[in-house]
Amino acid sequence: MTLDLHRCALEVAPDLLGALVVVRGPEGEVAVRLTEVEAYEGARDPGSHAYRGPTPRTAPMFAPAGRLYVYFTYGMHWCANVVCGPDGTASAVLLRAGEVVTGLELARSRRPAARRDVDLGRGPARLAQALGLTGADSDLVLRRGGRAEVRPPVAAPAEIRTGPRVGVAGPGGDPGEFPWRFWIPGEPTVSTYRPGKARAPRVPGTPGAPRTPGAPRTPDVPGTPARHTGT
DNA sequence: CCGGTGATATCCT
DNA sequence: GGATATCACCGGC
Repeated sequence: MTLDLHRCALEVAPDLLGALVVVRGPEGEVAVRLTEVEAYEGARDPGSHAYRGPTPRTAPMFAPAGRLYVYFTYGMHWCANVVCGPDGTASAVLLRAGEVVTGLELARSRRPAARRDVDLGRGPARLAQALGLTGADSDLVLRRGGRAEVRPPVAAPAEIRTGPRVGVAGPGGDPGEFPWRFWIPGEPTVSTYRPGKARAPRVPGTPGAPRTPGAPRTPDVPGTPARHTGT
């Protein structure tokens, strides 16, 4: 089975479930089996970093498919994406969670805070840390036998679930329009995030007007509600 | 639940 | 140039 990254993220994302991400470095090799990903569809996707056009940071997303886009967030975390899509587009798939299958000792040493092995790659920043990926790897081209590669699943997962993306504020987080998170049900490495804190009102000094009550709960996502902030 | 932490983008002068 | 708001999050309480 081959894994064609020259397709849009929505098609690639489910095919990445069960795939192996292998990263090699001086200290050795760590490989993870992906259990949770999210699609970002570039220019037409208000949740994507590419939505407002290219910037120095997002340049790798606009480059040809088959490379990494790694960004820094919240002052301390790296998150890794696989750039995909036809040339000239800016699609990418965020690697949200996975199970460490080789290099367990190395992964543990990189993630001393993890108390159980399932926590090594449970969440995008944890996964990147376990793999040893940082901004230095943004724009890195995936190559067989190179520093980083992606191997297609040996067997496709028996079942795949979809739901709204985690932590995407505004229209891009709308569960109805962008159910672009994909995961393998029953996997202990699939991250279950606490709902985020409601955002403070925009205008300082105004008392926080209560949000519309009875907003529809996310339909399709047992046990893992997406954080639903913004607007 | 909360706070840490700093890059990035977007607004301003 | 500077000020401000936002953030594909994590860990510890």
